[in-house]
Amino acid sequence: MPTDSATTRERFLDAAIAVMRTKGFHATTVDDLCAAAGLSKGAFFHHFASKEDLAIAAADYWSVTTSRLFAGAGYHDLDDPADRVLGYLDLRASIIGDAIEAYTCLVGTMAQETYATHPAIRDACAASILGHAETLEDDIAAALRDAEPDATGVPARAESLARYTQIVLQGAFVVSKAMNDPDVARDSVAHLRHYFEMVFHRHQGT
Amino acid sequence: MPTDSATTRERFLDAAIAVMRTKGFHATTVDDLCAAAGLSKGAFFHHFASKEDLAIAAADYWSVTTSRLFAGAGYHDLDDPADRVLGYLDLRASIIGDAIEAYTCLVGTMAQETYATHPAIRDACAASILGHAETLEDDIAAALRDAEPDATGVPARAESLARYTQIVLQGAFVVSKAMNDPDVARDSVAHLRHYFEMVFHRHQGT
DNA sequence: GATCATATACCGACCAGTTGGTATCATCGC
DNA sequence: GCGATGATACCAACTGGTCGGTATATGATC
Repeated sequence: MPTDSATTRERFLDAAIAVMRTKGFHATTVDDLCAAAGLSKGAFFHHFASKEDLAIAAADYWSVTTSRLFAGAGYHDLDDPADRVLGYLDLRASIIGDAIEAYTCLVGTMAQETYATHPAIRDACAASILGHAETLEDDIAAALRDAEPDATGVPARAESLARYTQIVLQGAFVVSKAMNDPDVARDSVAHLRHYFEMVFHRHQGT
Repeated sequence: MPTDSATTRERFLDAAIAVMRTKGFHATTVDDLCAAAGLSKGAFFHHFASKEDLAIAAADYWSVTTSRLFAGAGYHDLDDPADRVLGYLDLRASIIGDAIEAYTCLVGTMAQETYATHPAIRDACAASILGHAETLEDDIAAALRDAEPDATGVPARAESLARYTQIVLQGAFVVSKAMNDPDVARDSVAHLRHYFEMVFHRHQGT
């Protein structure tokens, strides 16, 4: 959300999120970004050493803006850690609207197309995804301990489950882009929620 | 796997799978494909009207080669449909080796970067993914009926679960590319297998 | 007036696609 | 059988436009 008070640098970063989230890194030109930001190429290269440099900055900026969104969400106030995890998933599902470019993930898109050609971008994307996954780990671990008081290896499983949430979301984005259909993404979050319910012993079977 | 008996067209398609699977559609140049195929640009444009046309053909070719791989797999011979579904997942897990570009998915990669810019490629990718998902539906539906003889809406759930398998795999590819680590992909298939075990009532809880 | 921020004009490299041509091979009249 | 004909397969060189990045000019701020 660009605002009038945004710095020039932020205007470029907002533009990068808007355009690259839709078209990807390679299909987005620097001129595209300048047009979206309403600024010139000179300004662009004044603030960023290269297009790759911008992509790395955009991945970091993405982490900042998304973590602000989730940090302020209401599910953190719930008492039961399992409810907090399920609340996170419900929020993720509710974010999925009709416009694909409004709910998909910048860094997942960029990681996929740059992993072999631009390792520095890939690393920034990985840091963003893993950083977000980490914010779920404590609640997942606590919920696992509640469900299975004498379970072993809870921290490792919490980490694995936290990453799995991100994997399902990333996959949902890929397939809903391919099918041009948000329903398949919502559906996959429902499956993931069902999985967590069972892992947390909220359900038996069905 | 290019062979000496491959046609020129197939040599380009094999090259596309090898190069585009790694670098993606936009970062792959026609010259890259010609070099990989050991053929000239004239030959390329003799067989394909455009780079986009090649990508569509490559998506179809991908469907053909992968369906051959899975159609010949041993799990189809198992008696229990749930075992066949789990056998499919075990095969998927076993395919995941150390070389990322050897187990990730061409059409998932291409769908993500072309969905907004090249709808025709996106559609070919969607058809490939959905076609593969469909091959799982009958076994999933049969396993659901075995697990819950009076369940309703089994065909819809089977379709949804079949798509979910592909979503998890696509997400696993994205995140394992970002982290440059195949383990996270194997781990996610294990979660998916666990989910199916529970849905099929093979496990209760843990 | 010096520094920082932004704009405009420009450059060299690259890239999708074209062109004009050659090699190969099947078909067919003789 | 055999050369002429035409179609297909392929190649090397080229083109027109695009893109990342640079050079330089202009305005703002202190």
